Amino acid sequence: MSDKGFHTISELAKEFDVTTRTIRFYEEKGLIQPRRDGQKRLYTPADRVRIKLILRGKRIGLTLAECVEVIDMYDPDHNNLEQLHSLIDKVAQRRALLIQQKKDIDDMLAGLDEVQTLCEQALARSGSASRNSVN
Amino acid sequence: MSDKGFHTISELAKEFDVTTRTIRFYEEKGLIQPRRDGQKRLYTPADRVRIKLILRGKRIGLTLAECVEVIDMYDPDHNNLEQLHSLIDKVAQRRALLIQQKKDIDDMLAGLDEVQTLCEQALARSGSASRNSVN
DNA sequence: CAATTAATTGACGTTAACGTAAACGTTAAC
DNA sequence: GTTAACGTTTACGTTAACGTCAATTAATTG
Repeated sequence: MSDKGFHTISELAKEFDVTTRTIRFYEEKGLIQPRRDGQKRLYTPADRVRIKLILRGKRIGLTLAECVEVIDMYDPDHNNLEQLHSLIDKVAQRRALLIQQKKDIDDMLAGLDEVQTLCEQALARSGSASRNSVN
Repeated sequence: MSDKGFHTISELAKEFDVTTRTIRFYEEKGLIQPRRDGQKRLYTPADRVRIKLILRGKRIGLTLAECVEVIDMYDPDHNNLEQLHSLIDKVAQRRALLIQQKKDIDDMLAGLDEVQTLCEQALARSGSASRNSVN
């Protein structure tokens, strides 16, 4: 289908379970810049990876702008010293945010453990109660 | 200030670093139901905890509706069997989501490590380069 | 007691992230 | 050759989560 390792928009939409509109929207916002075959968009593996990174960011609650920030950290367009230092700062900040998020998640997971325990206890009681009522 | 262990809206707003508008908004949406002293809202410690849980949820990208879902798991209003089973299901689903999020975060953290390493290498190079140019 | 200061209600505004619909072009198959 | 299937552009619609502003009331303080 897509000959030289390119992907079509609907392939990617299917793979990542988003609509084509969404992918075009990311392009509108400058998050990806696919090649063109006449009218049609052609997505390189690199484009695919960017979409993957965007969706991963979204899953942990980043805005598209924040996704861009994170993705931009990867590319080697940061030659001068100032940019390097500011990038290091950004990395540190982002790391702190992510660690806070992990803590929040762990807290929630602990909460879920409690809830589950309570549920199971309640079930056990109602189970023995019904067994009793059967006797 | 707040006599019998109640909090005022501005106390909580300050504590959690949100606006009073935000707290009232959560009330509008039914997320909290503070007492009243005439006009004024009075927040119990339980209200405070709910706000805390809401904000924790938001930090990991939950919508307000999802926050409610999670918070509702805590309260013991689920007496009958069907509800218990559906609650257990929900706990399992939520757990899976949270685990996926942790994975996403770990992936991102690994990415940040790479970026940081690259930055530091680039800095080291430019550092020795400038030292050379000084000599 | 007059003047801030804090709180409330109501209404409208705003931004992000898409959804939806219309109207059109392209190509592949029958 | 026309009917699908897929893709494109343009444009308006929508929802969530607040912000902002105006008018009003209540409480406090010099």
